[in-house]
Amino acid sequence: MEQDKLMTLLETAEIISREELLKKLEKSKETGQPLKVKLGLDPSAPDIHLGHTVPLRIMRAFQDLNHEVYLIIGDFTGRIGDPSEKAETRQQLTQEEVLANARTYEEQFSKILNPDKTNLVFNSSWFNEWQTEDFLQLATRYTVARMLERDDFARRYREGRPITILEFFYPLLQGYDSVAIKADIELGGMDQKFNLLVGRQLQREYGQTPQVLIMSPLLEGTDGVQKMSKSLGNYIGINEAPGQIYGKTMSIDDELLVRYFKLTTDFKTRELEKIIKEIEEGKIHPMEAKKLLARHLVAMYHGDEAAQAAEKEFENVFSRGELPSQMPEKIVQAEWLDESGEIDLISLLYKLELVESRSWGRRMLKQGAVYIDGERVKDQDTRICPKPSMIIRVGKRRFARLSVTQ
RNA sequence: GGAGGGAUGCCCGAGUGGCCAAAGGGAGCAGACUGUAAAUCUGCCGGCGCACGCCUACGAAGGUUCAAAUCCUUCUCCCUCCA
Repeated sequence: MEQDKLMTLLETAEIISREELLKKLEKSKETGQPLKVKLGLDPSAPDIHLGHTVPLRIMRAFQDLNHEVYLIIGDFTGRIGDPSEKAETRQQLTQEEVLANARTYEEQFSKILNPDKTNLVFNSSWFNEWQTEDFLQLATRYTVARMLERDDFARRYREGRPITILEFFYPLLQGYDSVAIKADIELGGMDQKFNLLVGRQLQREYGQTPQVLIMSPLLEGTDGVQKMSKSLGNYIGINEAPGQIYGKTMSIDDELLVRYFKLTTDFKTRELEKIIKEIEEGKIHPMEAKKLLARHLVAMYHGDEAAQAAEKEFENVFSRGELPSQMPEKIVQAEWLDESGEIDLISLLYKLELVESRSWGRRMLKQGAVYIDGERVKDQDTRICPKPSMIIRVGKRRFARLSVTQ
């Protein structure tokens, strides 16, 4: 049963190699020895989003099959920074920050993994013990030529962009993590392929049986093009408010629907196939399918009730154009007003932080995005007399209910 | 050590004296439409008591010029080739 679920999850993944995986699973069943499954985490970005959940859910499946699961916080490697075109030096996190981030991780992954059966490990716990010679030793295990096989390095080398030698250490250290815990399986995104392969190679060097790699596809973010990532701002975080998760999900491209269903949801295999078929054959309205997806996702991370509520709210606000049931209360300071108790609308929008600058406010006004108590206001010179409970709306998503101080 | 190339707005990327707040694309935002915060179309997209005005902005600091992202000097960082 659980094995089936795992297999379903693995359908979209690239595995190196399937045969080895089956062999390991079989052997584990025979000997009763659980497999060690590793997933590396970046200590600087502790917000888990739907993209992260893809490998995490595979991990959960392994957990349910009673294998041993290791989350490795790369606090030591984090000091180097994963090679990227940005080549920005990553700022070093303090011990406290690392711990705080780890705690956040723990809290978040508990929504997916079984926390009692999850080993959370810091890779500084071994690397901090290392002497200089140990690092040099490690460096003898890999060649520059092989390093340059990495797409990113190869491209940068070809294009004449900088690659520091330090960057070569990143895959080495991350790979060594697998040696340190004697991983049987390592999970990761497709973009981690090179690093994971280094792990395999290093294990061989250190006389271990190389780990099996399970690389999950990268989930496109809400922009539908680039992979979901926090820095691109196209992510749906599992810790976000239900309304946010619901709304952001509704904003993904219809094209992405099937992919999201496959990669992020917990529908049973048969159910999932049915939904996908209906979408592909046009039997279910894309909007309805997306609502189902949105509801399901909210329910996964916030429970059914929140999902119902989020859907209702969404329908009210966006389908029917009604006001949200809850609006942030914004306080109008008495000193903003002139003798007759008025203020020009642009200043008010700015002071209430409904717009980021006065120019922005002017633009919104010009574009007809501003409503006061449901009345569209377009005149830039409008002065208003703020009254308690007055409702100001900017665009589709920004609302404020006013209150006035003395 | 020598020779050459480069640094542009949130990102990518054009621009080599005025027409440049800076092409184009992406992202973002708004409006219309709708089936949704989808798609599509249109518009906006540095700031400012802002309709033609001013300020800030093209790695940094100076300079030439009526006028500089564009020319000169110095500096910082990056890259390539040779050694």
